[in-house]
Parts: sequence; C-alpha cells; structure tokens
Amino acid sequence: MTKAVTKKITDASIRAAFKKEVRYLYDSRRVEFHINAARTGGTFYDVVYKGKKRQRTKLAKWPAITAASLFQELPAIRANALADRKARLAVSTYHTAGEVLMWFMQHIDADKTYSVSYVSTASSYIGNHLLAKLSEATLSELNKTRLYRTLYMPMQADYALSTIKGVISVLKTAFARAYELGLIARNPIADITFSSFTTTQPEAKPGKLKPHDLKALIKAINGQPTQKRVFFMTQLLHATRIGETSLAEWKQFSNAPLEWSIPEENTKNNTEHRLPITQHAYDLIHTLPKRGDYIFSSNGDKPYAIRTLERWYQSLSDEVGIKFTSHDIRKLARDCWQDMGIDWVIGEMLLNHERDGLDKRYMHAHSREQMKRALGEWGDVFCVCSVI
DNA sequence: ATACTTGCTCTACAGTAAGC
DNA sequence: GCTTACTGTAGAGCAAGTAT
Repeated sequence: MTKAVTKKITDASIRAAFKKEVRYLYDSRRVEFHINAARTGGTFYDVVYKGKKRQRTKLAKWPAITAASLFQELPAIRANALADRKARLAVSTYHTAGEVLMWFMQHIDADKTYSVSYVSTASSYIGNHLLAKLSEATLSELNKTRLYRTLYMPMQADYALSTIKGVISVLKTAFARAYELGLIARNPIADITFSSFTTTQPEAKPGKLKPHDLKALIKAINGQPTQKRVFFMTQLLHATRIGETSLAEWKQFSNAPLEWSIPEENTKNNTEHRLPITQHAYDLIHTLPKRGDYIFSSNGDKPYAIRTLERWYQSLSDEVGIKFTSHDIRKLARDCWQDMGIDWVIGEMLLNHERDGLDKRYMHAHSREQMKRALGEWGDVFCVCSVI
C-alpha cells in the first residue's frame, strides 16, 4: 500500500482514499487520518513533533465524526484530547502515597456513585491521618514495617480500633482502585491487612439500657410533650432506626391491614420494610395533628433533622439518668424480645436485618403472623406499664 | 472471618423565631 | 433591639451493618 498526502483532509478526500489503496492522510493543520485495518472507518490524530519523535493523540473516529465537523471544532476537540492525555501522563507519575491519596480524595468526591457518608468519612481519614503520616512516603517505601511504625503504633495510642480499621481500609481501597485503573504500576498495600498489626478485633458495645430500665424509661417518655412522646414511643414499639422513624409519613401507615411500610430508600439495607403494627400504635400516631406529609415535623413540610432528634434523646437520657442514644432503644427492644422468648429469626426480621441462606427459609406467611404476634406482645408490655 | 460501607453520635457553630 | 431557645449543618470519630 502507498500513502497519499493532501494538504487538507475533507470527507470527500477520505472517501476517495478508501477507494484507492491509501492508509494515511495528512493535513497541514497538524492532523493525521489513519484508515483502520478492516477499512470500515478511521481515526483522526493530533500530531506533535518532539525532536525526531512524532507524538500522536487520538482526536475522534470517522465516520462517527465527519471531517467537516472535526475541523470546525478542532480547537475545542484538540484541547479536550490533550487535557486527557496530559492527565494520563501526570497520573502515571505518582511516586508518593500522598499523590495517590490526593487523587483518591478528588476521585470519590467527583464520582457520584460513592455515598455522601463514605466521602465524608474517607476524606476525614485521609486528611487527618493518612496524609499526615504517609504523604512523603514513596510507593516502594510503603511496606508493613513502615505502616506499623508510622500509622498503626501512633494511632493505637489515641484511637479506637474501629477507627484504625477504617483508616487502613480506606488506604487499601485507594491503592486498589489506583492500581485497577493503571495509575500505579504495583499495589504495595495489597498484602497488608488490619490483622497484620493486631489480632484483636474491635468489640461491639452492649446496649446501655437494660430490660429492667424499661419502667423508668417509659415513665420519662410519658412525661414528654405529645410530639416527642409519640416519636419516642413509635421508635420503642417498632425498634426502628432513628433515620427511618424521622422520615415517617402519614401515607406509610395503613389501617387495614395494620401496617407501617417503610420504603426502601429510607432503610439502611435498601429493602422495603413492612411492619405489622398494633392498633394501639396506629392510634398513637394519629393523636398528632396532620400538617403536611411528615408525621414528625416542625412546620409540616420537612422532617426534623436527625441531629434535632438526637438532641431530644440527649435530654430524655438526662431525665432517665442513664446515658443512652436512640440506637440503645433498638438494642433494648431486641434484648426484651429475647427475654420474652420471641424467636431470634423473627427478631431479625423485625429489625430488617439481612438474613443468610438458612434463615431465608423462614420467609413465608407464617413468619409474618409471628412478627405480628411479637409486636403485639411487645405492645402489651406498655399497656401494663403505662397509660398512653 | 475479613473487608468494606454506611449510619449514628458528638462537638462546634450558625441562623431564626419567640420572648422580653 | 437583645437574649435565648430551638433548629439545622458540617466535620470527625466510632460502631453497626452488609458484602465477599
């Protein structure tokens, strides 16, 4: 095959080239056109000469982009392609942990598939711990010994193991992602895990409220103004999460059948949660005035901020004289159910926990009946303890 | 069991409506 | 107009939760 040279590439000259045995076309505006091997189309390149070396950057594919539109948009297309290329060249020059971590921080911020809470936590760990300790470390210096000395040992003196575990996990994620995308040639963190440094695992703390605290708790709740009282009781009766409870809407409650249906977008595990509630719980909710969609709201059009509800709990906790939070209510309900002899799996289902394969066999109409009975028995406890 | 992600809590601070 | 109480936001830390 021979090569043809033209001063200007046009759609007509490209079509003509396909008929001849031509593979390349050249344009004086520093653009080359390469016809592909299958001769079904071709690619426009930007061309730069660096000494004797010719550097090409892909601009666009023909016929998806015609020559006419390419040359019309040439400055913009060229700028984009070169910026891309520069970015690629720049990232391949990551030499220190700091550079990789900075990239990851910018990456998770720009990539909307990461949740807001992950970006917040990960940025905090990078900004406060990882950059401070590893910023200058070159990729080849990142080994177990280095991390042990500069990251693990200093941190274990001041922070909970769960925090260190989280920090290491962000570090691993950043490097794994950078490696996967070809931004670094080797992943020096790949073989390092949290358990490289300690065999101790972070412990889950037991709930602060014990079943024998229930009476005092109910007494304090009953002393609250109506809206707070209903909020606390709704959460206690159903052991729902604070976020799920705060977003409760009137339309989520039905009378026949008696049910509270929490939509998937409000739950932690993104699965709809249908709770078979009691008549009593239904009536309790409906003692509140209806002002807009949300049940717990100051003005009717938006729900209370979680932070506000946490403060409600803080003052309730002060009144009871035990330091607890909304999540301890959930744990308390769980403990009480256990004491009442409610099946463990039914408890898990009421909490909307993911169950493994074996437990999934429980998923049938019968279990729903048991959930309903459990919540009924749990509700009866309150009728005995108090008048609501 | 380990790895990874998400939610909750705490602190600090800011805006705003209510009460004086 | 000033103070105060209530509500909301943001950043950091911790632990619960799900995925592997």
